[in-house]
Parts: sequence; C-alpha cells; structure tokens
Amino acid sequence: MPRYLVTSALPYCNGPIHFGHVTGAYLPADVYVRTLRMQGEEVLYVCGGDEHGTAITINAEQEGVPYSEYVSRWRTAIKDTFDRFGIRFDVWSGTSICPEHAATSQEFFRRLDQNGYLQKQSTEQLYCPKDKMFLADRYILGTCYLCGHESARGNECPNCGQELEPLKMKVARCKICGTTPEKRPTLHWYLDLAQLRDEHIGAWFADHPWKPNVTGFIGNQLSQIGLRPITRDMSWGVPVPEDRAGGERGKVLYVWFDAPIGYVSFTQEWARLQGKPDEWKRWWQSEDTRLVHFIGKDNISFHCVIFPSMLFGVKQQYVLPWQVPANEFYNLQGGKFSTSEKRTIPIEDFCARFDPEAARFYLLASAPETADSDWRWEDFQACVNASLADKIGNLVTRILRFLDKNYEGQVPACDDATAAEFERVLLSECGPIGDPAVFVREFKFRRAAEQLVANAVVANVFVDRLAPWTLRKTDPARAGAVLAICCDWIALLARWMVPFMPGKAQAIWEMLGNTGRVEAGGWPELPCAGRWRSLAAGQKLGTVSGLFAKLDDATVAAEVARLGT
RNA sequence: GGCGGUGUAGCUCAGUCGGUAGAGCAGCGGCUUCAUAAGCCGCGCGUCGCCGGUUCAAGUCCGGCCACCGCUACCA
Repeated sequence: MPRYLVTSALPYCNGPIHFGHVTGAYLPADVYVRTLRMQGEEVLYVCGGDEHGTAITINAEQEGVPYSEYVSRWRTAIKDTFDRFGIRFDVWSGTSICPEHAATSQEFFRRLDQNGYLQKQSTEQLYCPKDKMFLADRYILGTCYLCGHESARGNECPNCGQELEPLKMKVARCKICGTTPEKRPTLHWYLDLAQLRDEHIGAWFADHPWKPNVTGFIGNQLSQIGLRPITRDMSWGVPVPEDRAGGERGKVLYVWFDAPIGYVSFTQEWARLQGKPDEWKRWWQSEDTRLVHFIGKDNISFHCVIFPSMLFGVKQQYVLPWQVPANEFYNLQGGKFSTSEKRTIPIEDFCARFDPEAARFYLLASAPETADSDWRWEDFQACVNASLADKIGNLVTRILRFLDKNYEGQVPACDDATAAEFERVLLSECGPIGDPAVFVREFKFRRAAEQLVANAVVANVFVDRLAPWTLRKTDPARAGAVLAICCDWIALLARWMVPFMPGKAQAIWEMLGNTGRVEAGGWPELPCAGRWRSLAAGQKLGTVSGLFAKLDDATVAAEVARLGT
C-alpha cells in the first residue's frame, strides 16, 4: 500500500502570494490530498516558508527590521491566505524557525561532501572593507559598463536591461554604506550535478513518465548542467557545517540549496510533534512512498533535477519524486499579476466581498495545467452564476424547498421496486456520470471540476423528466419517491464536492438533515444500482438556504475597471 | 542571441496509439414552472496560423515560415 507524501513549493517570505501561486501549487495539492484521504490513502501534506536569501535581507534592511521579524510577518500573511482558501497542511513551518532545519541541511551538505559530490573553488568577489562583508550581486550599485547608467544593480541594469557581471562594473559602490568595494578571493562549494546526472539522475529522469510540460521544460537542460554554487558569503542562512568548513568563516548554504530540504526538516518537525521522532523516515526513506511535488513551471529544474540529485547524492535511501505536477503560469485579465504595479487582486479585500469557495472552484476550473491561463472576471462571473448557482445551487434548493412545502420537510419514502425503476433512468439515461477522483489522481483538475458540474446536471435532467410537480397531483407517493432519489443524489454530490468546496459540501450535507462531517463517510464509488443510496425515509431536512450568491454585471465591471486595463 | 510555449467554432478550451473535427459559454428556436427568471430539449461544414513533405489516410508525424507570449534573475 503506497503512502503519499505531498508538498507544495515553499513560498518565498518576501511578499504576499496571489491567485497565481494559489492555483499553481497550493490549491491543486489541497484537492489532491483531500481526495486521497477520503479514499482511505495515507497522506502527509508538507509546506512552510522559504526564508533565506539576499532578496529578503535587502528588503528587511530597507525597512529597518530584523530578518527574523521580516520573514515572520510574511510567513504569517501567507499562511492567512491559505487559511482563507481552506488550504490545510499537516505541517506548516519555515526554514528559519524549524528547529530541525539547520542540522538537516548541514547533514545534506556533509553527506554530499563525504560522497564526493562537492567541489571547492576560489573566485574573486567584491568585498566592502567598511561593512566587513562580501557583497552579493544585489548589494552592489555602480555605473553600467554597457550604457553608462549610474545606478545599475549588481546583476542587472534597469536602464538597458542587460545582465551585468559585478566585477566589471564601473565605479562600483556598496549599497549599504557607499564605500568602494575591493576584490578579494573567496572560497565556495559547488554541487557536481554532471556527476550525479551520469551516475543516476539522467537515467532516472529519462525513464520517468512526466507531464508533457515537465519533459518539455527540462529538454536538453540535463546535457548542459555542471557545477552549481551552493554556498554564499552572508550571515542570514544555514551556516556551512564547521566540521567541513576547513576554517572558512561567514559562509552559509545558498538559499536554493537549503529551501527544498525544508520538505524533509518540516516532516521531521511534524514527526517530533506527533511524539514519534523517527516517523519521518517512514515517509522519506521508504520505497512505498510516492513523493508528489506541486510547483509552478519556474521550479521544474529544482524539483526534477537538482533536489533529486541532492536526495540521491546523500545515499541515505531517500525516495525520489514520483510525480511533479507542475503548472504553467496564471495571468490576470490578459496581463501578468504584479503586486508592485497593483495589477493584482488583494486577497483580504477579495474575501470580504466574494466567496472564497467559489474562487476555489473557478481557480481549479481555469488552472494553467497545460498552458498559461487567466483569471478573467467575466469568466469568474459566468462560472459562479451558471455552473455553481444555477446548476448546482439551484438543484439543491429546487428539490429541498419543494419538500419543505409539500412533504413536511422530510425525505420521502421510496420502495425497492420504484427505486430500481428510477435508478435505471437516473444512472443510464440522464447524462454522463463520472468519478471526479479519477481525474484528480491524473492531476486533471479542470476536468474534475467539469465532471462535478456534469454530475449535478444529471439530477436536473432526471427531475425534469419525472416532473414530480405534475406527478404529485395524481400520485403523491410516486412523486415523493422521485424526490427521495434526488435527495440521495444530492448527498452523493455533497461528498464529491468536498475536495473542491469543503464548506459548501458540509452546508449541503446539513441541509439534507445529516449530522457529522460529510467527509466522514469516505469517497463515494460511482453509483451502481441498489448500492449507492444513503438517506433514510422520514429524515427531517435542515434549514434550506442559497448556496451561491450571483455576481451582477456592475460588480464585475468595477473589478475590471480597478485593474486599469 | 539561446531555450520553451501557444496559434482548432463569436469567446474559453478538449482532442489519447495518425483513420470521416468535439465540449462549455454566448446566440437562435421550443418545452416546463418545483427552484436563486432557475431547469430541460434541439440547432455548430469551422481554410484545425501559413507553405511544403511522409502516408492509402495528418489538427495529430517531418521540414520551413508567420504571429503572439514567456523564460534566460532562488519571486507559483
């Protein structure tokens, strides 16, 4: 029996996340996890903040707050977004706060070094004598040697857009104090990716059935990889372990190296909190584990080449990724999401005026699974109004309100013979019924969302055919039986809905008069005659209310106008 | 420059191993009235970006071209 270790890309704690992140790496993972859980699979869902690196130190310094405080603030803000959208991890930590993280990252470094996969090289870098530190690219200002622009950043000129080499920069100066830096040699460690590729990773990648966009993205990158630096001169990060540092000081692991190790260290933290400190090994060092990384396309190289190389290189029986369902990019109304340029949808503001569960559904239905895609407000409106409110929501209210008015708010009786007759109609003549979980397991969330709506339509077709509002006048018992079947179908729908819209699913469950959690009964199999109904005749229905609020044209137009396009 | 992606009905997109082009939305017509004026049924010959090639047969493989976009910076 396999167990599923699911991760979502560790969000970089340097700013808010937006819908693109949510639909790219977090929401699909949450749906996947919820679905597998209901199907009885053993699943662990791991995530947390990626909290080192110079982008963070520079921004924290500009704000004049300690690094730890800066990342803590963003870690909290990002987690708040996940909470609002019902994305639930089994463990949520951060690379700068997880007690296990530094030691585990150092252990990776140590093992890779001992196994001969690291090389040391000395290079010239710019050093600020006043601040007594080597300057990372982003800490260097200077005159662009290509166009003469006077305040080019160390690695890129904002004027001519060219990439720059810091050492060639004219009139360079330290971004912190303005002092002219000097060149000094510095020693760094490099990961020998070519060796790891030739030993195992190349063949492993080639043999694996990846999503087409993953295979395409990696392309011939494997043939070009070589040494990749894994240390930097700075203070914010995991220190190079003393026993391997050879007297070198002030070196930390490069942020890209320690970040994915967070998946491991966060699992260790989770295990300790469970009171079973060795339990993490069962997840990471077992052949039965299926490791699934949900990421965006910019992270494909890391999760399909570099991190697997690290996992393999330590030679500790770590499992390598089983699937990497990478998504493409998600745009906003035809343009990129850009927080700095206000081309975004502020999460808190959105949640105050719209339904986050409806957004969950739309984000999944429009996810960039095979190509870049867009949040379009008009599409969101159509999705909410037509699919959610009219097809699903209205199905629930039309049936339950009818029962409230004419059947004392109870689930009517339906004898076996009548049930068999109606089941034949419902299951074979009212449209294509499908199991959304089949698509979820294939990482086809758009199709899964479509199938969910299609399954609701089946009941609309059924009730239209049998027309209980007419039938009731001549044969109220038979009309009641039609509605009883509909109630059972709605219960089934609620269970299928859980991974997509957990709150709505629970609401429907309770409107049917059920108690407890809707997911408690597990995942429903595709219904087959005589074996799918769950409600007892005479069950008292709960309070019926509308599930989805519709969006009017003016509201949508206002949102589009706010984007200024 | 290099790498990659996309180009299929008005719109958004599916099209697995090559074998007579599909869905949803919008639009048009009809039925129905239980329901958030909701529901159901019917209606789609579109040069599958362009040119050429392979093949009995190509949206689906190969070559070239055009258009738009992204990446080449640890920001999904």
